[in-house]
Amino acid sequence: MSIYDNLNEPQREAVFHTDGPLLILAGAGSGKTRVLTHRIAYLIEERGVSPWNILAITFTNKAAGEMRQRVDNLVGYGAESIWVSTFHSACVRILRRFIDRLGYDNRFTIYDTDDQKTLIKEVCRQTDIDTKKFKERMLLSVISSAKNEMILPDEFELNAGGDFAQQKIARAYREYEARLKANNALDFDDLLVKTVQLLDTQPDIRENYQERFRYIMVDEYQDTNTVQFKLVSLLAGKYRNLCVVGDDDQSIYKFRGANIRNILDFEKEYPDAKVIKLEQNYRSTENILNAANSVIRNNRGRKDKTLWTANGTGEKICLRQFDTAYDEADFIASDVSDEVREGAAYKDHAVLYRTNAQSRILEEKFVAMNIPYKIVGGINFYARREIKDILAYLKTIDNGRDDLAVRRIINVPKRGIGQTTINRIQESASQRGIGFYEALMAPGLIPGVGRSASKLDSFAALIEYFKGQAQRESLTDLITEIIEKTAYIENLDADDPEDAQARIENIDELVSKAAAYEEDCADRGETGTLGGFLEEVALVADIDSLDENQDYVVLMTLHSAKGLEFSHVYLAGMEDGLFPGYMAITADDREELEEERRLCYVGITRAEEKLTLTCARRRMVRGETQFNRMSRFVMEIPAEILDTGTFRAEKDVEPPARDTYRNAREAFRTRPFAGSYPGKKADENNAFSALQKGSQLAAKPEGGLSYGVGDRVRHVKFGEGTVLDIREGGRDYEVTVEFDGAGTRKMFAMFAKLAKV
DNA sequence: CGGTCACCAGTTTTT
DNA sequence: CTGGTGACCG
Repeated sequence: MSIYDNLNEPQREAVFHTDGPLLILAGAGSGKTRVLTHRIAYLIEERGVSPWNILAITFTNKAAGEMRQRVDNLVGYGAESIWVSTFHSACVRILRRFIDRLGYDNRFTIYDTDDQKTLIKEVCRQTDIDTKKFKERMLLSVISSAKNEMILPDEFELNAGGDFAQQKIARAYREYEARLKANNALDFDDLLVKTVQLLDTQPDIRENYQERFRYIMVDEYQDTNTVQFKLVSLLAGKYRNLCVVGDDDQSIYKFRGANIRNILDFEKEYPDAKVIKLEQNYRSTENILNAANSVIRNNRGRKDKTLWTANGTGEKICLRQFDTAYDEADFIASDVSDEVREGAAYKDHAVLYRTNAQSRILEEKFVAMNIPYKIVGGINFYARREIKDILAYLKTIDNGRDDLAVRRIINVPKRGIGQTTINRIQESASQRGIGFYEALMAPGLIPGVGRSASKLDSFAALIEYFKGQAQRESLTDLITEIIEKTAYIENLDADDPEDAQARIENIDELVSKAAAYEEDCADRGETGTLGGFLEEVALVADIDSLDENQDYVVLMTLHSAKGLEFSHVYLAGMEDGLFPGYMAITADDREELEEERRLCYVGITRAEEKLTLTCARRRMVRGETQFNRMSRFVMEIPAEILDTGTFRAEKDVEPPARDTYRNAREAFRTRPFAGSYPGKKADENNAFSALQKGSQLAAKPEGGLSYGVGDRVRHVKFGEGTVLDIREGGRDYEVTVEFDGAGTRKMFAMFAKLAKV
């Protein structure tokens, strides 16, 4: 009996097809990681491939760590020399060795989103760009897209032509790049771009890596962008042993430049590619899978595949609507609590939502009910102010050329060095073409700093002292010493005693992370370096901190949930306007809605045994109340696999003014979307106006229905039918309809959207 | 130079 | 409701 025996047929085929391009279309939960790890094992043990020649690329460190773990378990020996890493860390590794060929210092620092923002702000100030007209956010996103498409400033400017706005952006882009280089820094996109440039322009380096990585595997291929595609093509260019795994239905990072064409056109790019579909799902129950399939079916232009499972039918999908997000959170927390009382573990539960902002109310409830939870995402740990401060010290010590870091800490804690002084140093530095820190070392040469000179001297002396210490003591000791010598914690306390406690805890955690890093290095027989630590820290995502061994409920966005699975998943905030988001609904680009739908598909398929969908009728967004109808994605799930429970009767009656408002809004909202369903017929607008007229004539109380018992109605999915019964259930009406083609169904009027014929 | 007050703008999603 | 920014005063 071999380790390959418990793979199914297509899985085995994928494992054994080792040479030449291979595309594995792996539906959700179809065991793709299993295939990848077994494939690696097979390459090493059966095909005699050296582990050294294998590269496996994932998107997150967590995925990389898991894959490495599983490979270790399968392959007895030599697994540690396989490169299993994320795109970004693989690139950093290459760049640390060779980026000097592109005129950078190999000790470059990596800028995170925060740093990018600071930098672009500076650029705007200097190049007289009105940040009212060109938002920093927008500039950065344009620059990022350009980089993702490998468009450098020169080409960008060329493309701009006579367009004034584009020219302005081109100028910002150019200046931004210049500043990065001057600071010896790279942003996230640069890590990819520079690596591609390096491989593109330096034949010997390209050759070197092509020889090394004879077998390449890429996970989550549907989320690769153009640079990543280019990188992979370059690396695989010689041996063409490229195996990509992905699911076009789970492509959810278009906003970040992911190009779904990479996976859809793989066969065009590699005409000799073998294509294998993995369609058996091992994760979810039949009901969950059916829900997922019937949602994703509404998308066009996807690779045809149908997931099936040998698992049982399972429970129905639970659907609950609440008055407010508060009630929704209350329900979820109590439900988790109930299940845990019945023997489930907290960690079997995950709550997924569209936007990070939704986590707050949930968190409050979880705290109130004493349920252990972990929120993934939101503000990255390393983006917190106190952490960034300490890191800025470390960066300054490590690479004096990172102006941003120096400026961040020059007056933190307060040293009486103000904005004017900082500006004067900057000016003088720019004029002389030297770095900020370099200029600051000799304050005497800077005109106008006079009184501050001594303060600058002592700051420089402090940094220089730390630089010396960095050579002598361990990383953890260095950090501790920085905190002590700068009296950082004392100042924190003085500034705002409110948050001080939490911030101190964060700093403690940073120290333990540094200790863990050093220990890690020691295990591998290396000495942890300051640079190495900074690098690791720059490339972690919040999701990486998720720990399966801890018993807590996980709260996160749908995006973060990709690749994970839980026995019970709650999808919160299933409301039109929230999910799918307002932007996607109003956009005239069909693609945007389809991306949201894929996101929904990802969410549903995270569930193994039970799926609960919740939504609220009204919700506070930015201080004002929004009234949302149930998400259109919920409507796409067949009614017979939904358990809608009994909607609770109203405890508190809403003021009538609100109701009127809601009705008006809903009427308004219905109209633009009425025509957006596939298979719309020409006379549907007439049916719609009949509904409008009907509701006026019928003039029923409580928002009224436009049809009564015995009327003929039309349903978007089930077609025409006759109303058999209408019963009042809570706030909504339960309507029984005998459909001509789809049998008799009970449904809630509110989301059945029946129109009188 | 630094602190305080008032106003304004903003929200997907993240390596 | 937040966080960030800008103006004014001590």
